[in-house]
Amino acid sequence: MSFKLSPEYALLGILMTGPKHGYEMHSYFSSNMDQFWRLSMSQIYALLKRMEKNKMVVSKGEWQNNRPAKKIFSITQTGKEGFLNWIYSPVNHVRNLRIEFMAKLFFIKELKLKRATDIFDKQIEILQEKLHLLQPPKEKIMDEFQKALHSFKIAQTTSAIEWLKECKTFFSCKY
Amino acid sequence: MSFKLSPEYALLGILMTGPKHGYEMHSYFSSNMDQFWRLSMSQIYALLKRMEKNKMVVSKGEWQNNRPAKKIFSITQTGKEGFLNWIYSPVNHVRNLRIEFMAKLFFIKELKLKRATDIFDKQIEILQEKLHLLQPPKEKIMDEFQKALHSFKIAQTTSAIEWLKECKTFFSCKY
DNA sequence: GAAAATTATTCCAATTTGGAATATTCTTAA
DNA sequence: TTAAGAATATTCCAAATTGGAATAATTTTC
Repeated sequence: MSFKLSPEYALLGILMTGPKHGYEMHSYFSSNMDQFWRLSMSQIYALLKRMEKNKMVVSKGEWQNNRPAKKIFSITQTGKEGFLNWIYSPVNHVRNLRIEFMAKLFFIKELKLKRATDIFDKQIEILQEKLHLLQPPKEKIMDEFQKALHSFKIAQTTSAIEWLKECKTFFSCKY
Repeated sequence: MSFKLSPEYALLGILMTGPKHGYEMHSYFSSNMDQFWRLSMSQIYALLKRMEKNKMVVSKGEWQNNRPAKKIFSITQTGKEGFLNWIYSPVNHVRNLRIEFMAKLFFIKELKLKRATDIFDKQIEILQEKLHLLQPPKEKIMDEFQKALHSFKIAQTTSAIEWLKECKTFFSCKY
């Protein structure tokens, strides 16, 4: 399945709010994003490990009385750039819109990002292109299965575009 | 992520059309379902191996001149029952509708299954329940992020229900 | 006071993923 | 006609993902 999500950017988004240890990031994630994105504790640690290897984050151990030691992660400049690139790039698959675009909306709000309308406009644009490519059915003979598939793609894309336009109105008042 | 797909049922569906070897199943899958569901060759073989262990399929080696030997898989009675149970059960997550329901539609057509309206009705029913649970916003204070999330869920669910109703009309003429 | 939850990270094993490898034959393009 | 690329079929391979459990101590709940 080539529709892979990019959870590392969600974690980078969390670290944009300040350094945190893995457990804390899991709590933050669960509290704020669990409705549409699930990440287990071990996933988060596995991701952080890989991200540190890729120089997106750095970590520093911190001793703690009466509690296990913490490993505090901070975002690097590379990580910041990667995150900003991600958030200002459109989501390519409607299937992932629910998860990735919702995460982006969350960080727009949380980080009080400027240029939020850019994010909406680009996303609307790419979806309208997709819709355009879908529209001309070429009048070719389609069985009921092909009709259903075609119809589904159009319906979901149209619905997503309308939703984006709606959201843009109430996000634009603020960002 | 708890929205796991069930590719083994798609493979069972293919074997409902008759015994096939893995490579042939991959071709069949690619030709017919690649637009919405991707399975690699190694995934197919890994799945078949597990399915054989679970008694959903059996295999028989077949020697071949001038070509690598084949391993022909056939569906068992257990496999048939599992497949029929799957196809007549609703998809629980809107996110997976695109993939799993489309696969079901494909097999309805390919296997000329009866009672197709049951499949549609049950799917519409469960989505309308979800919609109902979403609808009362309790008038509680929502920030723009919660508004967006709520609005998205409603939009995509509504769109899916409408699409299902539309599909039902042209599938019902035949099955 | 006892049991359960919390704090934090690592360990663990099974599954999934995305190819490559294998060896031969067939097909295509120059 | 020849060389390169594709096809045939299955298994191998290593990294990534997944869904917990383990660890040991403290704090919270009943």
